[in-house]
Amino acid sequence: MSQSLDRALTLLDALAEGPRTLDQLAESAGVHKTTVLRLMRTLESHRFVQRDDARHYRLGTALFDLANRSLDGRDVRRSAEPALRELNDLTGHTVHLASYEGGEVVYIDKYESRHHVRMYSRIGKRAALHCTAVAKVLVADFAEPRRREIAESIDYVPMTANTITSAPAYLAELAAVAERGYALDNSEHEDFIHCVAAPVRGQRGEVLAAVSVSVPKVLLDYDGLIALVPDLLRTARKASLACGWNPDRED
Amino acid sequence: MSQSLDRALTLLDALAEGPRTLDQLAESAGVHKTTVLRLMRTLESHRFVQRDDARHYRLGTALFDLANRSLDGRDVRRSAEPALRELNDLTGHTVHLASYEGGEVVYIDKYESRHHVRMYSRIGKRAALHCTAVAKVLVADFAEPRRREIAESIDYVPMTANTITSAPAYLAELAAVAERGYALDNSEHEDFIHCVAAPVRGQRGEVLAAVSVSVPKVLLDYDGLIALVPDLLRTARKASLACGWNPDRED
DNA sequence: GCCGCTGTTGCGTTCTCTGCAACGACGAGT
DNA sequence: ACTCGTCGTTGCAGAGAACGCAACAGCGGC
Repeated sequence: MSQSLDRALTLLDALAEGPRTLDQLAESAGVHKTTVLRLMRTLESHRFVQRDDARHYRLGTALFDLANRSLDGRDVRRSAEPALRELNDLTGHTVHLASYEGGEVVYIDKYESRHHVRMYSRIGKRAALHCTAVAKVLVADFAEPRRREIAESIDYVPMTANTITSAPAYLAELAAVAERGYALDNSEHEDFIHCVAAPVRGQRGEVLAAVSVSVPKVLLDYDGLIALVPDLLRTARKASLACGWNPDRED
Repeated sequence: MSQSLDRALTLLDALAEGPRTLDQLAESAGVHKTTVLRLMRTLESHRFVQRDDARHYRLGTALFDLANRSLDGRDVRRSAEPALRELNDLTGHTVHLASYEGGEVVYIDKYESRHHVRMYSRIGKRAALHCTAVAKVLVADFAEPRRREIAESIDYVPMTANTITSAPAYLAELAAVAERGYALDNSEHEDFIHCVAAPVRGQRGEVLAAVSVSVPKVLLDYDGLIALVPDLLRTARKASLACGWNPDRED
């Protein structure tokens, strides 16, 4: 709809890969470098980009500022923090907090593993809907029609031998997750990693986010992973309480 | 330079405050709501904003994605992580990592305090040049002419009774910081908080970033703060080594 | 010192973007 | 139940902004 803005945003995306020169940017966007120069100037004036040296542009500090100011506004993140940190301290493994926003599942917080073997992820990254434990937890909270709608919109890209690859199988899995109160990712996303996730609930019992623990298989086998479930559920419960959840209220 | 882009960025800034409607945005930017609508559509297509409900827009997930992808690319942050985490575990206080970028000092990482009394800050926030320990460390690394240039450009807003309020005093402080190898913020920014900071150096001995420990005065008095310095310096040294610093090389 | 590369500027044209006004959807109030 | 008001949305036409071109400048390398 807005050409210049559209181009500018595309350029930002290109810059996320690393510092770029005017010409590189111009080529990747398919526009004249003069155009890029002017867009960059505007972006620079808002601190969305900054110049590394005379020729290289990189993403600027306004982005961090905006992103974190917005994250800061999310009550779940702040409220859940102590519980998640505790789980991270206790297990030493990577702990994630993810939420469902606008059709996608996004990691909104992360506590790094203390081990040397770690999974790669980062805040802001999108999680695949069909092969991550957090996504299963979040989607499982929806009512049947919505679940079906989502299940049918997924592109079931197989990531490992265990990846769920069909809508019926996914719906069955969601039902199981809703039933037992936590979700597993049994190396469905990456061969070397498996996860467990549980819901964090708010005042009205609705699912606000999902907590997960991700562990490399070399550190903990499947039984070991399952053994983490009680701690995970305790954490999720604690986080839910911090978010105003009332355990007595049954709905 | 680019009107539409400029407006769009201004709107993003307004959205950082919280979800807004079209009309609110239109008014705050002083443009017609039609214009806002079109910009929002473009921003939405790039996932820079998303619709909360029918009428409210909020910042979208692309921002977190970009911001963190970019942060991820910063070697200092990744390399310094284990050392900072250790310091955080050891002391239990808030640990910050900040760097100087494009004329300003920005927090690029943060490890939360374990105590209930905490300072408010966040990744992406800009630190005042004249009254924070991290800024002093970073600016103290520059050569004399640049220091002076910066010192004279600062607006010395007094934050507390201890805030440095003149360029000569600031320059003297920088000299002291460079001399002793760490910087103090003796409640110069906020009455209830004091900090110590030290430089993290890279291969050529240049200062890449500053580590700081921030402590509420109710938890630790001035002498207690000073007692943290050896741990801080040890951490900074460890982080520097991880960044390729060579202690034998003297320059 | 010359050549090539890259960022920068002035300018004229074109097409994008803007604001207006009218429409439609939704809720509140009577 | 009806109307009014509010807010998002669309079509349109004029205006001005953004675009690309071509020429210039600054820098480093062969």
